[in-house]
Amino acid sequence: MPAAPAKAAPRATNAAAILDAANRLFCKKGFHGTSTREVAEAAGVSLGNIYNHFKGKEELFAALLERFEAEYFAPGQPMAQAFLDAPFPANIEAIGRASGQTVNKFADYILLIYVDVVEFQGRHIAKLFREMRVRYAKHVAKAGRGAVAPDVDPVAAMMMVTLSYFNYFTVEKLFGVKNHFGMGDEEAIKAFARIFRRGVER
Amino acid sequence: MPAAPAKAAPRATNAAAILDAANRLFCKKGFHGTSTREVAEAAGVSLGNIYNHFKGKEELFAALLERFEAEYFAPGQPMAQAFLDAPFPANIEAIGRASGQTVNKFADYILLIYVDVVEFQGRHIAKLFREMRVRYAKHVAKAGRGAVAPDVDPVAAMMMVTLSYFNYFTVEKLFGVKNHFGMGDEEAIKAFARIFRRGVER
DNA sequence: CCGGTATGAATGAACGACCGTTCATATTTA
DNA sequence: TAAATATGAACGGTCGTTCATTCATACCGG
Repeated sequence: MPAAPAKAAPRATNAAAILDAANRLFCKKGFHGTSTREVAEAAGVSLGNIYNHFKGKEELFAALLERFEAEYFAPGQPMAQAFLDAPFPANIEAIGRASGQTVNKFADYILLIYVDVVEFQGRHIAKLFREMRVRYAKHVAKAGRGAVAPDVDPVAAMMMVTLSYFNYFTVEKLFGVKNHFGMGDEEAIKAFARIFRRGVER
Repeated sequence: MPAAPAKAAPRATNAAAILDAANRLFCKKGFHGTSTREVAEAAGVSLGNIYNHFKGKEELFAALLERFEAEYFAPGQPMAQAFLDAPFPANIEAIGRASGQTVNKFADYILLIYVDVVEFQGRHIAKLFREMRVRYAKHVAKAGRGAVAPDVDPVAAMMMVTLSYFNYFTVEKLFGVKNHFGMGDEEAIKAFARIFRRGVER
């Protein structure tokens, strides 16, 4: 019989159930705050069976991050759509709305990135941030340069806009603070866009 | 004889030494990743003595956050200085530089806030974020309204600017990613300021 | 000044529970 | 039947917390 692809994404349903359970628990209580027994029980699986699918607890965590990373950078995600929606800066509001959708959809991923920063000193995710500018530069190259002022770096500007929206929604969603800017989400998207387009100065 | 401070850092009391050790360890390995025995040893104190000063491990964590919060909001901190430096938006660069200083000075505090979000679901720090806008509104009221465009909310704008700088330096310092915008810190401060003042549009 | 003592800081052994991982074994699958 | 998958008891540690005990100091009436 064909040997199972060892490194590939889990195909056995129990392996996926273990990943899902680890996902929920690591997000709720962190890595060291979650025991393998809890993961097994939440997955409806015996304790020892975890070790048939994953080498150990930390490898389970790493596999979880990899699964999210693959999904995050898969084509068709809202951020990629927004970057191509129109050349920056015409797509600022689209970036804002896509950021909101993305933070909601990938709330667990973002939380796990924080888990990595806190409990593993960012060991698993530092590369992601180091390569951020290159990724944004590719998006800018693809969508073309829009009506950006000549003394503004369009890549840095697009990163700045995106990260601002991202961090706004992260506080709203992950820190559980509603309307921390004193306004609703759509209102905040427009307020940010107004400032990013024409600045705050009179 | 009373415990002589054999370590280099002068300590007022053993309670402070326990707090300092907990600070270092919680930041490095998270709350559940740190044991009370490690804290005791790092503090140069017996295990049981921790419980003479703190009710338990979580209360130790909470006390740590409270100590930082008191220091963070004490008068004379760089952020408060920058807010009064000149009416917004004339002080944008000052806010940027103060943010850099603050993230460096309070790196541990910010990390502990992430620890709280990850391991306690933000239980200890959510209030801080809920009250953010009120604090910024007070700063704006105190420094007066500068040359802000009439359709821009100066409080939201100042929050936006400050959080952008804060998050920039957080990635640089806490995530350990150097120059993730592809430029140095002072350059980034100026690039942000350029955009916040007059926008990205041509 | 005295001896007595109340008080809190300090200690580390001990406790029961839980930790991640392994393993002998059983069951399912192809 | 061979391999993959599943089980849960068992192992050696470590966990947070408690506790009996010691020690240093402050306060007392005399």
